[in-house]
Amino acid sequence: MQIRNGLRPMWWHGRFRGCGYRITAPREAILDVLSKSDKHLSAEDIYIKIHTHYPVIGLTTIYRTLDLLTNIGLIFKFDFGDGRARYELVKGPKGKTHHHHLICTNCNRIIDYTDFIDEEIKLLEQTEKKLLKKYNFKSTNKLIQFYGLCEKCQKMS
Amino acid sequence: MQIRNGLRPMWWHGRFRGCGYRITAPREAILDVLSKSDKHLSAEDIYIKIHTHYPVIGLTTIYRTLDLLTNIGLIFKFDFGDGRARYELVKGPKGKTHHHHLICTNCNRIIDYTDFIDEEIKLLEQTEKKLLKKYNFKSTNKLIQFYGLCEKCQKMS
DNA sequence: CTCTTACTGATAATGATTTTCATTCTTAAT
DNA sequence: ATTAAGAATGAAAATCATTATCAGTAAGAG
Repeated sequence: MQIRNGLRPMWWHGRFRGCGYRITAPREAILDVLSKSDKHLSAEDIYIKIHTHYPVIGLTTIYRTLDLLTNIGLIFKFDFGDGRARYELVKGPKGKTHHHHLICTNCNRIIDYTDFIDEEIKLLEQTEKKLLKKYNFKSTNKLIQFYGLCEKCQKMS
Repeated sequence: MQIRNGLRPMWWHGRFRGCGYRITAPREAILDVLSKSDKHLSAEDIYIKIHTHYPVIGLTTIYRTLDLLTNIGLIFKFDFGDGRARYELVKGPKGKTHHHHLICTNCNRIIDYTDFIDEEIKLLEQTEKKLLKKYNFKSTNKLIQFYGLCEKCQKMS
């Protein structure tokens, strides 16, 4: 696997340079994995995926990079209650953005859903404005999650 | 401090017995702290509060009990991103229930808000129904959080 | 091409949460 | 009230995700 590819600047390169961050092989690899994989990857998930082709990379770097990407706002960090953080690209170049999560509290399965989301977003944006007015809280990001039992786990109990 | 008070059955005793759980001094103490304190207590917070009057209790028991209470549905478990779980009574006997959280990603301050919440709840309940239909996902609990910068931290940056 | 210093990886450290296990206590049955 | 069964407890050890350290490496400005 060819990790670096200086000839093909990626969509996020500009963003990186703008912040004074360097573009490195590990960072490319991590963003590559995130953009190709489905989602909800933990640090270790990413480590394993990369390690196969690129054994040099250390877990430390994964964590550092994920932290960096979260701060820049390129990825979201989620907690689904299984004791490890999970990460997800905010969006591809033009990609679809918002989805919310259904979390099965029994088997820990995560279901993404984007249905019915438009009204939700509309409402949330209204709320955001009101929050800014009342609390002077400048929201940059919002989270909605439903906890409960997925189909399988309902049958079992 | 008198921990046990067999003469005064608490509102949750029935719930406990119904599930086959025993009513013990540590459990009373923990629920007492949770119901009296403001909110967002971590396991250690609770440990310290109780330990003053009741030095026998161990952190292990706190964790075990919080886990139990979460499973029963008496308390909520939150992750605000500071590396420790925080807990909060779902409601007092008649207490007000729902509020959502504003989380400052800089100083980690948590602001509760209950304003504008009625419309949100209405919408969420609609969504819940739809989720049940489409995914057969039986939601028992929902979470809304806004991440961003609080007043103070906006000024500093 | 060179120099500055941001980035990296190995290792050790941290710190919240869990597990283990022998002992204690609650409670249903007597 | 007494007792027996096993649920609950606490101390200590174990886990395990994440973070800090530090010396070596490499990105990229000039």
